[in-house]
Amino acid sequence: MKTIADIARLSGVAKSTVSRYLNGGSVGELTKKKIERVIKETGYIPNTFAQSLKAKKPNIIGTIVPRLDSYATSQTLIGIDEQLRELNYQMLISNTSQDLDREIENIYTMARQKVAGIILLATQITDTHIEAFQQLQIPILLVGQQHQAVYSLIHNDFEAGYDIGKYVIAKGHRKIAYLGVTEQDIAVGVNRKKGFTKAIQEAGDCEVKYYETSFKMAEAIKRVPDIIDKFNPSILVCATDNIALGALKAAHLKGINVPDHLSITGFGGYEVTEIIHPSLTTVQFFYKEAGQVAAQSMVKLINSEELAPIILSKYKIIERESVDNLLSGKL
Amino acid sequence: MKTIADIARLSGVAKSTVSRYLNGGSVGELTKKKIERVIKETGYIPNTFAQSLKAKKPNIIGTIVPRLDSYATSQTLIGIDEQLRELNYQMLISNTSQDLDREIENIYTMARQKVAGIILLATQITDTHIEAFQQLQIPILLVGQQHQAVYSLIHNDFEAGYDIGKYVIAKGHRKIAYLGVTEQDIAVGVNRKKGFTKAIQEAGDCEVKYYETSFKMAEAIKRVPDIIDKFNPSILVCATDNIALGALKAAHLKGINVPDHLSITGFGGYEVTEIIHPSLTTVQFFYKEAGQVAAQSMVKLINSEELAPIILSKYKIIERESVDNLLSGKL
DNA sequence: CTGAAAGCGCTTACAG
DNA sequence: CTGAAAGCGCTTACAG
Repeated sequence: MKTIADIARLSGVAKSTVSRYLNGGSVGELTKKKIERVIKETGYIPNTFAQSLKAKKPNIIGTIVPRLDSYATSQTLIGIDEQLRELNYQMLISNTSQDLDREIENIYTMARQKVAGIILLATQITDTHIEAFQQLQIPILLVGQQHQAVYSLIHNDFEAGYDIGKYVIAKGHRKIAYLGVTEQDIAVGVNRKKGFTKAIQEAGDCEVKYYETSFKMAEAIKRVPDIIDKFNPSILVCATDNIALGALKAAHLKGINVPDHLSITGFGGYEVTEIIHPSLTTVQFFYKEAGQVAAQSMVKLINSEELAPIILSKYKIIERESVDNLLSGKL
Repeated sequence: MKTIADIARLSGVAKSTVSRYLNGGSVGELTKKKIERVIKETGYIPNTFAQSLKAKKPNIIGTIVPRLDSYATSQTLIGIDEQLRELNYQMLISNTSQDLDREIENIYTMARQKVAGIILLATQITDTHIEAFQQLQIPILLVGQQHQAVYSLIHNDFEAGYDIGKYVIAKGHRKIAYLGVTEQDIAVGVNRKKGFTKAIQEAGDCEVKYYETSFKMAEAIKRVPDIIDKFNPSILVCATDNIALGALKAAHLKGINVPDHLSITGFGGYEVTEIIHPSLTTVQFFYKEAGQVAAQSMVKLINSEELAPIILSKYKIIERESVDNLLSGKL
């Protein structure tokens, strides 16, 4: 590998001159030509490590994700990437495969790589996280979860849960099964459910049962038949689209018509929910936009600009075919 | 930010001693204790740039992907990531958003960051690519596409196309619409189709029409109705699962029963293809495994070990509900 | 416009 | 076991 010294020697100038050429400083025409030629010939590529060692202004932002194979993650990542590129930052992605220890580890590794800041697509925030954040002293932005100790961008899970609750009630459903996830996940497991519960309580006179399942389709497919047999709700309100998709499959497998005999709703707004038959009524979150906002916010943080400690991302209920209107008076 | 010099000063030893402590060299018990304390107190984190500048043995491997929101990409990435971690390498992901210029640019950027090698989830290989590869002189591995100038890991598109062709024929289909993609994509656009065509030719006496669409579901949804109206095939052989999913949706929209009135097949083995109704008969590729093999191969390349220029990844036809057996004699 | 020199934060022989 | 010194490849005042 060639170094700047080689280029300098080969073109008969000083290293500083080559460096200036590289960084757009003032260099004479002839000198420029010579250096240009040598660089082309040798295929010289500057060593970023050496550059960063001096420059000291890192322009790379780390993003830590719990998994790569999720619509929410991909979309958020795309949003972050797009925006960061526009703001002249580079993104470094690190995957934890849903392993919290690895997550902590990755936070330290990224800090060691001198990222300008870390965007964490969070699932749970533990004390170890907070400790790491405090120790590191670099800008941290949580996406998807919130914590008072650090800046957060969240989807408005509570409101969204509340709205879907109201919606379901408005459609005449009174016997409702809510398929949630672990309460360790504050955003999905707690807030969505809380919002939903509030709507139900306001409505009064409902029979609701809460179930807990995982984020995996397969588990929903297994759980749902039993729920139907034992509780027989008119609707399944699922805390994620994946769960809803699993529920839909389970219903098909049991020969239950959706929405005529059973309604189903999801959360997320995954692309496939529109493609399937029946298409799924769900709460759409704007992951890509959230990613963009996350990127912008992170850059603000880096530049020590003002930023609200909690940023709320929007959502929208998408009415499709999977919910029956019990009040429509049809047969 | 603290440096190794600070730690040395604070613990009253030389920088070299701290460095040795950090890298597991021989250090006296007392010295060790002192340094340990200071590091804990200060929250010192070594600067990787400075480390890399000396060490010279990069352990980070770059992966360039055309898009983040695809099943194939995520799965491959997961496989690469897992395997790399096991082999003590780190993965750096860079997304090009299907922009070839950006792809080239990213190749150079990664080289500048001194990655040990680059895994490229390729779509098209142009002369500019080859030029970059030659210029860079670092190990490159193509995944998904092949090119004689560089090592490649590909899915066996030709064979897979051939097999699905045989399968379709075996089910009695003779009036077939093949929905392919641009021939600029050698793997998907050319090889799958070629394999399929070979099977058809061997069967003889078939009416086949070839159509070209994009990788987007939405476009398939738009194209398919017209194909049905004008050609009315008994089966739609789609070059990707996304196209098949779009076709399925289009059929639903038209009120056409799949598979009774129209059969559909895909390529890919995406998770949703199993969940939807009817579930989709498709060719499953093993993306995650391919990613693992890619990671292993890359490390071999880095260590200058032997490697076959073309590695074939496996596939499997998954029979599900979307294909009707015209020969079964049912009504 | 150009060059010599110092320094970024670390590691690694080499002495002791 | 420990330290002084050189060096990794670059950048950046500072002179000229």
